Amino acid sequence: MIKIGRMTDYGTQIMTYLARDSERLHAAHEIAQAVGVSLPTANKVLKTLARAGLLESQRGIKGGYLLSRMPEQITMADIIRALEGPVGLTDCGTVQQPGNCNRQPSCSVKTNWQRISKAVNDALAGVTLAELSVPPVHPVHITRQPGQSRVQL
Amino acid sequence: MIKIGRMTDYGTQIMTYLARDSERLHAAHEIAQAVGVSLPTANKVLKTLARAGLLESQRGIKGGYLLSRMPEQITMADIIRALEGPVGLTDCGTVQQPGNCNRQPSCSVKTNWQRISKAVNDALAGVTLAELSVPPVHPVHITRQPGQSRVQL
DNA sequence: TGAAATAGTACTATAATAGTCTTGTATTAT
DNA sequence: ATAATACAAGACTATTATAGTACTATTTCA
Repeated sequence: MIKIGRMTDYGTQIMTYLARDSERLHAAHEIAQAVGVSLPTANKVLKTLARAGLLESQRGIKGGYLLSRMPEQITMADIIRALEGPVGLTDCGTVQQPGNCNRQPSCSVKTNWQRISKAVNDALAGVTLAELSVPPVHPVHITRQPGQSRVQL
Repeated sequence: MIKIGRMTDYGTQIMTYLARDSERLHAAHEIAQAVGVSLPTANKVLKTLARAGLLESQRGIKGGYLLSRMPEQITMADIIRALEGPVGLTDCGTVQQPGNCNRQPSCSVKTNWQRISKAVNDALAGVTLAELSVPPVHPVHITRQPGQSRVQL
């Protein structure tokens, strides 16, 4: 299985929770309880998301966190990149930092991994937080070209 | 970064190497040398690929490995699934085994992860070994909008 | 000024992974 | 037949990455 860290899972749940009430400021302890993780863990994830610019934070006694953008403008690729680093499958071939392969410079596989990483990245960028935050009563349609059953690379 | 194991990287290189000369039988030590990994490691990967049905094996003094299908009929999703298990991003929400979440049964995130995993799976299933095995003499063109230095998310 | 909440960093226990080794089985050449 | 070669399968260990926690500093409001 292609793994993402558990922190990214938490982060997605947190972002989804905040998107459902995106105007108000939410304290960390409230978020932690809602999502079902310990407060220290929630703090860690929230800090990372805020540093990445996905959340705005307000300090002090009435502080808390808030989405920095509208849910329609935040994608799964943003969340994963914030918590996992650049979206890619291998060290060589991330979308944002192509290269750095310790093998022979003309490694034929490198280009391939970059293409594959881009395909995955595009797939993740096609899912917005707004789509995730609607309760899954009637399933959401993933945006895709008509008649395109498989993702074009 | 979304991580795949190093074994999957090796496996992809091995499959690509075999696809370039898909008629002949290739011994493990030959493959190991060509890809640049140790023989024990190559053996491990080859065994796994063979057990998954992606390779045919011939034992004995003139034995070796061979693609079980044509390169056009083997996709990255096959290779990753053989070496990493079912393609998915989290424990809950793999494409082939939806469910098994230890959280509340109506976890709203579960459905979302399943959708995201499917998008990634489709992307990987769209890349065939035949495409990967063409030598990158003239670099493959990565589709990107003009003037878009970074991938739009 | 004190209480409460976020910010940043560092540390440790746990878990997953990689890589190797050992033993066993099949095939072929001599 | 027999020995050499190559694949088969599983176990074991060192390494690495991750998760989770703790501690200190800074900001804000009553």
